[in-house]
Amino acid sequence: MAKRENISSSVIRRLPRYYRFLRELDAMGVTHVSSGELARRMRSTASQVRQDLNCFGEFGQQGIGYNVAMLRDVIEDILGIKSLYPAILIGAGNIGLAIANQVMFEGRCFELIGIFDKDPEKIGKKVGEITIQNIDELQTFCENNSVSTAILCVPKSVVEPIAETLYGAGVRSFWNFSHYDLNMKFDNVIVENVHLSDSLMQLCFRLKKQNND
Amino acid sequence: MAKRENISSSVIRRLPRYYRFLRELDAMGVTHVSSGELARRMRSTASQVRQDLNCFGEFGQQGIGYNVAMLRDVIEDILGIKSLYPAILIGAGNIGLAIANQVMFEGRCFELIGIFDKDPEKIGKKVGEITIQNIDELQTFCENNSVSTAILCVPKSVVEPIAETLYGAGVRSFWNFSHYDLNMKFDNVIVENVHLSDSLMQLCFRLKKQNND
DNA sequence: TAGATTGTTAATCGATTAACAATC
DNA sequence: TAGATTGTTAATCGATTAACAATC
Repeated sequence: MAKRENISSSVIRRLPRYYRFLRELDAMGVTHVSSGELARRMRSTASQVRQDLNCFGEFGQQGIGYNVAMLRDVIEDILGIKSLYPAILIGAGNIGLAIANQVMFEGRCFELIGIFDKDPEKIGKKVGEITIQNIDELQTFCENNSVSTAILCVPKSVVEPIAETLYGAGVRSFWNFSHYDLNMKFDNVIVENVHLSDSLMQLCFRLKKQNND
Repeated sequence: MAKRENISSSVIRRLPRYYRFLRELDAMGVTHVSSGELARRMRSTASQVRQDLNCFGEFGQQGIGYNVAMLRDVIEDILGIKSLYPAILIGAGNIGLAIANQVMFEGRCFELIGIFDKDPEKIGKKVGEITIQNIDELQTFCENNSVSTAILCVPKSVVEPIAETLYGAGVRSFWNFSHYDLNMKFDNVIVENVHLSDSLMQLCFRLKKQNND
């Protein structure tokens, strides 16, 4: 599958968007799409689209374009989103539960197998099929279950000991909604950070900039 | 303040992170920091830190470094995050409420002045100080209140008419959690997209890649 | 003074865009 | 055949890194 050895991170960041557009086109019954049309949706150029896709193989046909369903499947395979890696959620607050529901609803990439919190009010309650467990059970749970990924939805101030427990139990990938820098302390971990407050600040910056112009 | 005319988007993306680290350092009582130390935290280079900061002015002292509190204030000003732009939330689902609480809790950038949903079960309920209103009231509300920013936490399928109402009422900035592409349809809008499912797919991709190596 | 560290210019690197032969 | 569109190489552009005089 992989045509080139090192795929640049900017290409990888664009893959989920290609995938979304191809799903849409497929749902609309469109069978073929040109690099130009994909570029229009990506706010990019036809050149870039062709460069991007060519990282993984030759999927188009001269004069015709790309087969939508086929390209969608190819990108699905590249991303590996048919997998269901076992994941646990740490922190059943607002964001935690929103994420849990979204992940469970998607039915892709990850399967939620546990939720943990330290709040006695929450422990024992159910979220979908899953009962919220005491965070003290985390280590035992990880020892008894194969956990690929931890979703961290707790404040930065309490992440470190939790991350140590998880790392000690062999968890090596994290979807991190806290501001704790996991890469700083742990080796060989895959971390996908989501910093909502950074996003907010950038919107703020652009508002200010516009007002000043 | 602005030393250079065109600040590159990669610099802007890094500003919130500088700000966070400076706040941390300040909280720790650190008075001065070198570009090297900032770079270590940013996973960057001293050179890049100095280039970034020099977009906005000369804030350091040779041989000494940067004054933490001063630089934090400077970046706070650049980002404009002391402002409180009036914002409304559309969609009081899981993510919507999580975001609403986070925004209100931050007390920075935006002040939530309205929440809208179409679910009769939700309408009339309170979130903090704010009563969830019927989405049908959206237009009237916008006409009677100054609304800077709309936070879109509704599914893509229902965004378009809502966005049209908002745009018609003069709303020109959006924090968009849906997959609807606002820039495609509306001119002169500031859109900050948050695509959680894209983030999830990228984590998935990296997991797959690691397993294959 | 010597060591540290800045601001800034120049060099390098990587990503994007343009161009075009190949071919459907 | 003519028009469209690909894959791919070359050219351009922009961002990152290195280097170093200035100076605290």
